[in-house]
Amino acid sequence: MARPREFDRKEVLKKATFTFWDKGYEATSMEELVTVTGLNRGSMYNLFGNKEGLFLATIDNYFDFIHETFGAPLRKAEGLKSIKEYFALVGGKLCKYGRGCFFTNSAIETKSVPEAVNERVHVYFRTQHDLFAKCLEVAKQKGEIPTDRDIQKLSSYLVCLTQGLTVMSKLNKQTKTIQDVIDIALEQL
Amino acid sequence: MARPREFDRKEVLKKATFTFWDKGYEATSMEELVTVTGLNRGSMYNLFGNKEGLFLATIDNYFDFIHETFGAPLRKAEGLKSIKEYFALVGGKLCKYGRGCFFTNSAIETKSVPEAVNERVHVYFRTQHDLFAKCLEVAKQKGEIPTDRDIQKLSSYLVCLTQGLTVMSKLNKQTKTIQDVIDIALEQL
DNA sequence: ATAATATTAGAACACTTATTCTATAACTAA
DNA sequence: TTAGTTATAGAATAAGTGTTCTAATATTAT
Repeated sequence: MARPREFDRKEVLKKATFTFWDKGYEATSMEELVTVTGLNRGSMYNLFGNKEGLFLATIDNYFDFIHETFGAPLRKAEGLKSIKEYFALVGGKLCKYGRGCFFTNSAIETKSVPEAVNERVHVYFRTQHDLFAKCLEVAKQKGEIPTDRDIQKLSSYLVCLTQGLTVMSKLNKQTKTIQDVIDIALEQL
Repeated sequence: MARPREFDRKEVLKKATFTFWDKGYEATSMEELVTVTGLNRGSMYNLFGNKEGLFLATIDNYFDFIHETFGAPLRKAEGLKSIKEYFALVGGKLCKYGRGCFFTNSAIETKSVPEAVNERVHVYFRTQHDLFAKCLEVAKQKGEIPTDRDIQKLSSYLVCLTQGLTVMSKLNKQTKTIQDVIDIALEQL
């Protein structure tokens, strides 16, 4: 029938994700994406429709990555242990990549980014909030935190902490600072 | 001698600042800046040289604004009271404007922004860190916090908190959430 | 081999970008 | 008034943008 593809969609998406993650939506040109992926312009538009479609695909791709990598400890929901595990993971990876969080970056770029992206960003942070809440609920049952603590507020606090860390990781490449902040912030629980 | 200007430089800068603050460097066009300031294109380039120069001017303008508005309580350095006052101010204004922090936004856009901006962003956050440290030092002397607490780490924690709050304010317009997070975060001191 | 389909390389298009230029109008010190 | 200066309006430029199109090439089921 037809000539088979010479490229791997996942590989292309991965390269595009890193580029958008690094430079943002507006500052990344299709020209650069064509160069960095090594993919033909035509195939690009065939696969993803347009720049918006490609960006959405990379956001989804990043979501899957986050879900697997960082979501895992939180979904286990074993109380404070899970939360500490989560931040240990985040702290390590944030400094390693030095790109911050793709969702946080897109939240800041909210005015330029396609509307569908804003929706996904909201969903992501609500999901994160709920995962924290579930862990804290378990922690309460286990007696790891006092019963009178407000779980909704604490979850918002942890979301805020995560976002602050991602910004810091773009500013200050020192792993130690990030670790220090995490240590102090988690004393609060 | 010469024909006098029909515009007020400060007024022009203010309008440009809000535009860049809102949409970022890359996503704001000179066309839009000409429209929004009502200033002539030629006068624009006469005053600021080019887009980079104009952006730098708005960053400096914003720094002055921050220095006056938010720096005031911290420079008083009256211990925990100053820090609480600072976050009360920040919490209030962040939600009111809904644009986050111009420095944080530019930190995220670091790859597109002129290099001089990145330097200013670093200076700003280092300054903020030092102001926190000074307040905490006083707090220690006053016996408001234990003498064995690490002031450098606590300052980084407060910087992280500020950055987290600015991101949250772009995502979640509810003033209450911001206040809740501040309350919990400051219990830590 | 052939027909049918996909991928490719890159030219072409319409629009936007930052920036510069030109001509005109407005102002003021002398 | 006049000379000198500056602001203004907007045309002009050159490069970059996202996107589409065209032709040629590669592949495979029949």
